Amino acid sequence: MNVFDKKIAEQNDAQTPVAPPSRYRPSIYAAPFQKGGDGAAVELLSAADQDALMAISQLVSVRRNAMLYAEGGEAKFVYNVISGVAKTFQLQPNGDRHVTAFLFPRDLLGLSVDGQYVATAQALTPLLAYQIPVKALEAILERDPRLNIGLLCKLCHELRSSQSHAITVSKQHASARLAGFLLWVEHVSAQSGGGTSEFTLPMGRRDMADYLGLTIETVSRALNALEAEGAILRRGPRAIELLDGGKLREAAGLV
Amino acid sequence: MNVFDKKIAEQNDAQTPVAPPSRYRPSIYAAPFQKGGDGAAVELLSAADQDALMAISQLVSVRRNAMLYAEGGEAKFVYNVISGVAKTFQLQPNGDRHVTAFLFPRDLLGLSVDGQYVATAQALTPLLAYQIPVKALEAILERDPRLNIGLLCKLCHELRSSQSHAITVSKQHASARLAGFLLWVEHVSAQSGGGTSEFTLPMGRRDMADYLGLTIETVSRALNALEAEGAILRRGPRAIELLDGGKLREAAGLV
DNA sequence: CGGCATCTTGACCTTTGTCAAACGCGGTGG
DNA sequence: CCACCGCGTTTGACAAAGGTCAAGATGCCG
Repeated sequence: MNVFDKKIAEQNDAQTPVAPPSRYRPSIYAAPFQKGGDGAAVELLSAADQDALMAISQLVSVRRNAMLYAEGGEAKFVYNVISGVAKTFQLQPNGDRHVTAFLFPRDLLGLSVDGQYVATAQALTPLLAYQIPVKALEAILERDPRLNIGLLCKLCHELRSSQSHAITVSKQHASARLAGFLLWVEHVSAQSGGGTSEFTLPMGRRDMADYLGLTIETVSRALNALEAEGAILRRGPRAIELLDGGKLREAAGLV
Repeated sequence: MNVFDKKIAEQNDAQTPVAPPSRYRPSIYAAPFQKGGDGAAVELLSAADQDALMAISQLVSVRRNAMLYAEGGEAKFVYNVISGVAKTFQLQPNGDRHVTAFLFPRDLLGLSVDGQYVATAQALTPLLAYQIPVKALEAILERDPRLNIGLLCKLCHELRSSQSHAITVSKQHASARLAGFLLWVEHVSAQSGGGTSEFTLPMGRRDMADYLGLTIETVSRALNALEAEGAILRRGPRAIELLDGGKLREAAGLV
């Protein structure tokens, strides 16, 4: 596929409805506020919430590299990822590209300010997601406090991750950032499928670098370092085997 | 005041109820999701919301340097800042201290995971805040969708700031981080009082450094650089005059 | 006025960014 | 089936930014 074809693929048929809405159900995972759990993430949508959301939403299939929405566009939908991985990024005035988040199954994306998306969202793998019209969602929220609280939890969860990401990215050395990142990807990959200690990075070096605030060269060198320490093994550019989780956690500064 | 007395001050009488609850009302500012505004922050609490919150809350006065709550403590309250400035920070396993946020009037703090505070909150100036019992708040949220949506907006707002902070802190140079930070402090200071282009940093170099992911030496040098460019003028360690907002925005990479 | 904490300055060194080139893999076309 | 091509990744040499360590200046508060 040449560059021209690729551009086309990103623009046309970005999202195709999938029938039947079938066995997939909306799902949002996050750690709740309340005491009791062990801080672990749990499903925040009740069966009723899921039904309500399914009633107003459409399950869409998104091709790899296709855009879900663009920064500045009218925010008509929020998305609940069912399978696959997406990224959101922003272009800075100086031309830098910042990857603000990677979205895995049970994540929510599409938050807006003033009716406009604040970032561009693109699928990193073939993606299945519920496309939820904001208007209809607002109508539900107006009269369903429980769903509201679920969303509040999710947002708090995101907020905390975002803050801890800011921390990671601000003070840690390159290999510490990488180590933390790999642990995270391994974790979320594991809970949506994979069972072994080998996992696949759904994104390329560029995206990792733009997410971690590094250059692709530094990402590469940091991977070297982690491999030299025996923490990981590279089976391919995107195939990572986790050899020693302890060493990785240590490298990540989690002691 | 010696170190010992200071410790005492941080632990005893951290918060003293203020009577009468008087003229101050709870207030939360953030940019809403919906189209229509210009993306500017607005008051999210209706008069009814404010009344409901006042009915269950207590206005407390917190001394400079006193703690509002400690990381890991039982999260009984959330706080709505009325006047003054607070910071939240976390201690990392390696001993680093990360300032996760500075809280200004109309901000909310005290979010928890699993019933525990995730950071320590400390007043940087004498502080007035509504202390809202989480239990009672949850009861209100259960039956008040509008207040829920207000909180959702606030959290989204925080989330966006947090992400943009992660961006700032990850790729920008030291003086760009400083410039962005100064613009932000100037902005929030201006909307809660001050009228001129001169403002006071409510925090010391250590906190700025721990927030921006720099060392205090670098903060100092970056301030030098900005002053040399004629963007700011230091009237004292904490007194900054904004001479050229354009230059500052340029230095912040906002072109 | 004195003492102490905070802030600034200076010299040096580590880490990461930059620029450039080589490598490896997958896909295409001969 | 194999050579070639293009892209993403890796590697290397160098420069620049910021961290570190140490000392000196400043300002605040008693």
